[in-house]
Amino acid sequence: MTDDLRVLVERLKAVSHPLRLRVLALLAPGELGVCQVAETLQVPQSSVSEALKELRRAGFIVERKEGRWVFVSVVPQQELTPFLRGLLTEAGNLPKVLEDRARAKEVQALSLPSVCAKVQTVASMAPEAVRA
Amino acid sequence: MTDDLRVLVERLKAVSHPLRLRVLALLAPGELGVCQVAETLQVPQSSVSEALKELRRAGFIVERKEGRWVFVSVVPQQELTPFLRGLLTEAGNLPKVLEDRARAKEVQALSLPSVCAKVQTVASMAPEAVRA
DNA sequence: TGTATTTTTCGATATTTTCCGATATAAAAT
DNA sequence: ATTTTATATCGGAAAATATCGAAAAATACA
Repeated sequence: MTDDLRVLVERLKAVSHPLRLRVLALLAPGELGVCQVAETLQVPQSSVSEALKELRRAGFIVERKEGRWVFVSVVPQQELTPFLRGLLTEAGNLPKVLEDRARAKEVQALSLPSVCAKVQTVASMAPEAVRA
Repeated sequence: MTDDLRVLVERLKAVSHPLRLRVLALLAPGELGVCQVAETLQVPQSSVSEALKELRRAGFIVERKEGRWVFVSVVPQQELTPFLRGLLTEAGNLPKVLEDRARAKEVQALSLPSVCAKVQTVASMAPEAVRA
């Protein structure tokens, strides 16, 4: 019968997490590559990967592969559920999210290969910038 | 700086929980007494009380005292944030939530004192109906 | 093929959360 | 005042989740 409730709870859990919410909100304006996300948020790349896995499981984002890169983005407009639409509206006003988006713009100005290369190493030098 | 993000995450966590989400959705159509909620959902009264505490902390519900009873309800319309509004819309379609609401109607047909008295004892006899 | 590069999965530990009986508090009724 | 009744809080064991380095897997290109 009904574990629709459980499904909804799982989707809520997916965003009840500082990094995952940041990532989701970061993607709302448009797709980004995985390593661009890691560089923008200054978190270990593996953490971004796990966050993306959850967001994908919850049906909030989709991915597109291009060469050796993976680009992720929020699901298309018409697939936004009421709750997700509201959440993105609300998150889009948070100062931290706006900061993140500004930083993403700077990162996007760089060449993708250079950003990805940087991410490999930088993680080990940014030990506490991790938490939200 | 900004831990608006953390605040939003806390609010999401508050509803990322089967019982708390059920309680919130149950209250959407209108206020109920605490023991009516416990009886409707067939969970220990202490669990309902803790669920309500979290929902209050998150700013989703308000309480009203009348005599020895406490009635709880969702915050007024105009205070609904986009995310909460969307969530209630979405939850309001779930079969389990509709079931719960139907059961609440039956419970409301009984006298409040009798329901409250029942709740005191019934909890210990419903060991596994608790989850979701 | 082999090698370099990007992303995902795994493992181990630390932290947080859940759950509910027992008990405390508060407010009415006697 | 004492008792009853409704709700809140506490305790603490069990379960779930977070974290991130290390290793694996996947992909392009030489």
